[in-house]
Amino acid sequence: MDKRFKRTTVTSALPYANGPVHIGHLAGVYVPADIYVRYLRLKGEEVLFVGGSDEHGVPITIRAKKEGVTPQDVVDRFHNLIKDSFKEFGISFDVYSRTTSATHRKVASDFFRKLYDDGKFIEKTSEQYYDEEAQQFLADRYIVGECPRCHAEGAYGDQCEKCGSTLSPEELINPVSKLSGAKPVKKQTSHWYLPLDQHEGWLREWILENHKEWRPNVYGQCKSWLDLGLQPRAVSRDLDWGIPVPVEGAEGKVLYVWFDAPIGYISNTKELCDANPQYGNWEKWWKDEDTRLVHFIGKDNIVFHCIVFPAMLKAEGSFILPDNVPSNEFLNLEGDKISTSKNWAVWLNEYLVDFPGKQDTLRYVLTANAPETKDNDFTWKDFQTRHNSELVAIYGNFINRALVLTQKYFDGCVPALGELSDYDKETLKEFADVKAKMEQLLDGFKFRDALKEAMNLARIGNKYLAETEPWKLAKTDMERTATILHIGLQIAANLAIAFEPFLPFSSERLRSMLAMDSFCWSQLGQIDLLKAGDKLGKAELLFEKIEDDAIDAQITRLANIKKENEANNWQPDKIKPETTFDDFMKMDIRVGTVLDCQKVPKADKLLQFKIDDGMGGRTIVSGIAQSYAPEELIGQQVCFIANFPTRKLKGVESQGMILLAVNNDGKLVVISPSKKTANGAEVG
RNA sequence: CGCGGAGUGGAGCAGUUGGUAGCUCGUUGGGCUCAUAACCCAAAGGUCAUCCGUUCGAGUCGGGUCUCCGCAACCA
Repeated sequence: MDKRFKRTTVTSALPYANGPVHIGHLAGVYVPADIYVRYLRLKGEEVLFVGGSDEHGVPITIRAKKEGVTPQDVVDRFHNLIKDSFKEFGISFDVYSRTTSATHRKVASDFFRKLYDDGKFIEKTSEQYYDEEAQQFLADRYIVGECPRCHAEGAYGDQCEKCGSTLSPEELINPVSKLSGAKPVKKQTSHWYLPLDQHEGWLREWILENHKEWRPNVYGQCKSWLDLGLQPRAVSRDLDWGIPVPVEGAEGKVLYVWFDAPIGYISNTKELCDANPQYGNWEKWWKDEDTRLVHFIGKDNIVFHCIVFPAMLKAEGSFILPDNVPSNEFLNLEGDKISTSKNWAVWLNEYLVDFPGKQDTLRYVLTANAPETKDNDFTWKDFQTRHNSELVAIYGNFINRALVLTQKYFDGCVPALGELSDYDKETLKEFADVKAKMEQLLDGFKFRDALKEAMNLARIGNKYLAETEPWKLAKTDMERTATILHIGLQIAANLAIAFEPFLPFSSERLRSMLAMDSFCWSQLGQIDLLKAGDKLGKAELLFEKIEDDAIDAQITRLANIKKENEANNWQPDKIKPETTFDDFMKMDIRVGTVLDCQKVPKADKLLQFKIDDGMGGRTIVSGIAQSYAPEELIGQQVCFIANFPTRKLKGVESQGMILLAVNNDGKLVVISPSKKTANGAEVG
């Protein structure tokens, strides 16, 4: 793909306006996208950076209902919070709008209508579960019931978490709506589908043949999907929150959120261009073959942006397709997966309060440890170390040394460059190479390595000062000292350019300290950025150390969240429908003692028990291996249902079911009699 | 055996087309003292998860096994 493009349209995944954004979002999408965009701008290229909030979909309506407010209230709140966070972190969007805007409503609606008129959809009627009380159709995830396989309660419409089997809502025994608790009824509904299967041919060629340069994780996931065969995908839903399907007789139906959201990139571009003529006609950013389209996303979005959205664009007919979709893997936090619902995250809005003015530090750490090829871990200890021993000790310290020395010996003015020694020339050559290296890395979306190169420039500077020792020469040879500090300051000026895409705030401060009036990428590697005799600006520390107590506070905070969550987030399940004493009496529950217990081979959750039931013993298999070690239970008494039909689990005959409580941390707890009871005693 | 990604010195990560295993932090020793106890130099530390295979040669290619993560399922 050596095609020369005239301009670049960069999009970053639309955050879902159902909560604030956290470091995972920043590391995965927004920081890399921003680095790329700033780099292109610094090179003087024509680039547009599009972002916005994704504000439709079922989860937002659920949240609104729970809080007793309207969906619009929810998205207004989070849209503004998210937008502010991005602004504070210097994510330099040209436009950050939202999918509830009037422009988007029209663009998405027109887009749908065009595909509809051109016959690009198929219409299908199917029966789906409907909650009459909540008056809406239910997504698979919002239907719970008894698992037809393991008969555990609380299985979801798509999967049973107890036995792990994949289900469809129709299979559930006694399905219940999670929204209202009502029994859902089947109701006919018709929807439009995008027949992805019909797009498979060109998608295969386009991705598998023409885009082998995509990151392995992206390419691999696409290949896997294509090899499995694509299925038609519904583009509409029965819901009252979203963009109405612009077709006669489609009342009560809206565009499915995945269809509506990516069009947001386009509508936000249009909104910007219509209001600001200097950006030109919006269509040039989306329909001109000379425009390069790049989507920054997280790995969960690969399929949408590589397969589904391109299929939509192709079906519409007049749009360009993405040239690359750099996707990052996930960032973990202190060893655990970041989770919005578990509050296991570092929220950007909270970080800004706890570490004011340290946006660049987070940008730095998230880039230096970006999950570019695999999931990586964010720890506060690492955050502190990177800040203190890299930003402060290498970069900040070098700047400080150069400025302090200049202040001391030359009264804060750039000294004149004299004759160059061989060592000077060697150093200059070394840092002149940095530009080409960084360009190659940035063009290839290798931001972590590019950042390392920038930092290397500061190392070169420190080494140069250590080797030339201007503080010694100042006693004997002022002319030589002048040359050395001149070079040192030029390196500092270069750092301001090299770091600008990564650390825009510190770069700006550095430029002001050096009194640089202009800067651009092409100057990188040159030594005429500062003129001899120019007066430098006021010197101050570029970064200040982060002390242990600030870090300890964060670690303590997370530890507390972990504890509180387990208790707070948990609620007892709803009471099941009424039953009778007679039904209960049909159960024969007995006490027994565990004689032996071992893991069932090739099963994650199963333990095999040998129970003394006072009647010659029996074998019971129970799915509690994730809560108990086998030896833990030997000798203990348990209660079990004794009159279930036997059942083979992983090839082992199980003669009953051990009674367990499900604790609020998800762990299972065996029910035992409170004092020693005869084996075989009846429970009732 | 649903699909994808990953397992590399104490920690966190790189390793493009197969050719003596790198980076940052940490550790140890030395140097310097302009600098935010910062900087510079040097050293120690790895059977590249494991087994088998292809090859003159494998972290890199192929296959088996084990482990972790993600997707499938509203989360970057």
